[in-house]
Amino acid sequence: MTDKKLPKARYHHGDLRTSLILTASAMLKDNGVENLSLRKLADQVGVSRTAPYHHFKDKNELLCAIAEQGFSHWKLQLEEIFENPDLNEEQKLRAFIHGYISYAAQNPEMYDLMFGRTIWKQNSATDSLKDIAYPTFQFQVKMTRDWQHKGLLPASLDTLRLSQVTWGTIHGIARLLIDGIYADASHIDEMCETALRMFVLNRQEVDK
Amino acid sequence: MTDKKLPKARYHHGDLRTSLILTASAMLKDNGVENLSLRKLADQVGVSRTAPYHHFKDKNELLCAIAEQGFSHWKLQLEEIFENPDLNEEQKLRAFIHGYISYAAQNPEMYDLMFGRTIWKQNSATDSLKDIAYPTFQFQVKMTRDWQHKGLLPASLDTLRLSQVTWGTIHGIARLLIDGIYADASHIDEMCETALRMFVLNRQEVDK
DNA sequence: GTAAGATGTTGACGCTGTCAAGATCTATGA
DNA sequence: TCATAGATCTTGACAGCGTCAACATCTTAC
Repeated sequence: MTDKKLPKARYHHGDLRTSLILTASAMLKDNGVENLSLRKLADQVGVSRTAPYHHFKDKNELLCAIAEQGFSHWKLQLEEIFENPDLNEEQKLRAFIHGYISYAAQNPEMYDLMFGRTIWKQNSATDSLKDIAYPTFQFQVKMTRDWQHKGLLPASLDTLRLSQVTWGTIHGIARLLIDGIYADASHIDEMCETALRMFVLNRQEVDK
Repeated sequence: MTDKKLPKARYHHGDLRTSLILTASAMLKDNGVENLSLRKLADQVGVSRTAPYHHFKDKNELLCAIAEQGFSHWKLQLEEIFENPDLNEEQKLRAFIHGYISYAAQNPEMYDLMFGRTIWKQNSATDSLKDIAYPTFQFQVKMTRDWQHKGLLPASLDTLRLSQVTWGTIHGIARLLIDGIYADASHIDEMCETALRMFVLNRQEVDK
């Protein structure tokens, strides 16, 4: 009598774009980007396989839209640390390192999408994604400068280079973890603390 | 009269396995792992599309075999640095960092295959690959211990954690470069030097 | 109320990895 | 020497993929 699925009652979905992003994010988290296909996604949402093409030019645009969501969430988490009045500068740096790597460890597929080669390698990021990602990258430089001025990081080193190296460090640790090269996540705390020591111990010597 | 291709004269290829690895390595270097298909590879080598399956269980095994080649080459390059009698310890550390990141920058696709999630994430590395990769990983730990004993790296930090962090640092910088997040390779020298400073400056303070 | 545009549908194409079944060559041992 | 087992290579087939073209349906604006 009726259709097999109730939601199919309407010809138009209503808010397909949002549904696609949300469902795709969930599928990404569960099965990884290599198991995320537009056809399975459309099926899961309950539309035909080409319906998504009226909302995203191609698969890449969908992935960029998912990454955008990731950056929004990410940004909130960063700001929470830096606006916490109960933390001194060293505690903030520690919280940042720990928060960064924990986010990656808890959302490995999203982290890979946000900071991995799938999107960035061939310069395939959409303008919309760049608009939110680039400021995030630059925020890292700003933080580094702040910490240099406050004496936590060595002021003698070039800010841009230092921020590339410190970011490289936590990015590299995150990647070793989520790519399965160091599968053991139980060492995260110790690794974060070791990284912090390496960053901060320079201070007195360099700035004396 | 004759076949369109001379090499097709023989039914058996002769050394197909080696040919596949070599040709696949070249295709990988040129077009990246995402454009490397078994069918194009077989076509290039001049065999039918399923011929490779008599030498590799599946595509993953082929990729692992390519990565093995990469590790062999890699290992030679490392040993060259450490057996150079003209370098003192700090120069060796500098040469190691620079050599590591230069290798990645010059062989981005191979580096990604060797140290990326394609192979390692789902634990899909073959035993044969693990046999050559794991010692390479452990070699990094050994070097770190050496440099700690020689006073170049802080002896107060746990060797394993420190080696994870230092490797994470250069791995992270390499990834930022080859994934196109920092596309500008002209800063490699400065970034390496900044990383070195961060590693080494701790020395006097920690070991005094 | 009709026309335009947004949104959804089915059909089709070429690409992919991989399995099954059969063809051909090589090597082993009676 | 010669059959035969095993290694190697072939074509045929299948399901899954991203994407384009053509058509259907609903919504919105004049």
